[in-house]
Amino acid sequence: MQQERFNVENARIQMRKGLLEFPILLIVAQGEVYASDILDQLKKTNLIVVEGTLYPLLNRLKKAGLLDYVWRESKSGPPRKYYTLTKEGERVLEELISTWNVLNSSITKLIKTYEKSS
Amino acid sequence: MQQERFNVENARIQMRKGLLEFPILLIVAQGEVYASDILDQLKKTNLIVVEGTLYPLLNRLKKAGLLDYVWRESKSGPPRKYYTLTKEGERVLEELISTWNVLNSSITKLIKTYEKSS
DNA sequence: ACATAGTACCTTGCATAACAAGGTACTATG
DNA sequence: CATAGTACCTTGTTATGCAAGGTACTATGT
Repeated sequence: MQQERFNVENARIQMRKGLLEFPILLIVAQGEVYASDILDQLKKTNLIVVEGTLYPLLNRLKKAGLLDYVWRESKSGPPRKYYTLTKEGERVLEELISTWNVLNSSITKLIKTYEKSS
Repeated sequence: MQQERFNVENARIQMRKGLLEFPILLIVAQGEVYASDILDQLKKTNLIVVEGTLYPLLNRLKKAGLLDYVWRESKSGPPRKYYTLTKEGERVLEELISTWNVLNSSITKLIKTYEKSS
């Protein structure tokens, strides 16, 4: 199981495509969370995601070295994987934030132009 | 060539996935444009798109009844398809704008939380 | 002791869509 | 009439979100 270096340009493509990794990284950045925590928070963000999407994605991010996890026992069920952001994950997240800021301000500008014209 | 009703919920999924139809609709909303105009504007928006992506997408949006076009001759080359937004396109665009606003404010909130904590 | 319900993680197969690469056709220019 | 520039389109590949289904652990009721 080798670890390829995370490709930021590819992540920009992913942001266009998926826009999912970004908020997930932001959520994990808040502290130790496991899958259900992430699902709950994404739901609030209007980004409804299902398990079949989230688990493979978390595994990808782990494999890419952006996330790490520890097993912790639960009082009410099987053990959970608690995820945290790695140094590399923080570095990538910073870049994604600045990509988002550019994208956001461009789109906001387009929206304002549209609203003025109508 | 039948025209299915455009599915807004599906468009929300697309926004997560692609985030491309949305700015394209915004650009077309500004007035008659053809493919190269759209490519130029998207480039400024940091959403670089290639022809192989754009043409099929414009055809999809046309088929879905969000866009319409007229052929116009050019002074320097073959004729061009100039696209405009249909009534239905405007209706959908309004919905996408409000979806965007919710998404944007949620993500902005996540970013602020992240920046406070570091 | 055992069945049931609830929770947590994961996998398989399908559909969609962005992309790379290549193709057709029109116009202007030397 | 060949070349360059422009414009639209198609094919094949790849990535990924999703639906559906699966395994396994814990607690609860009988």
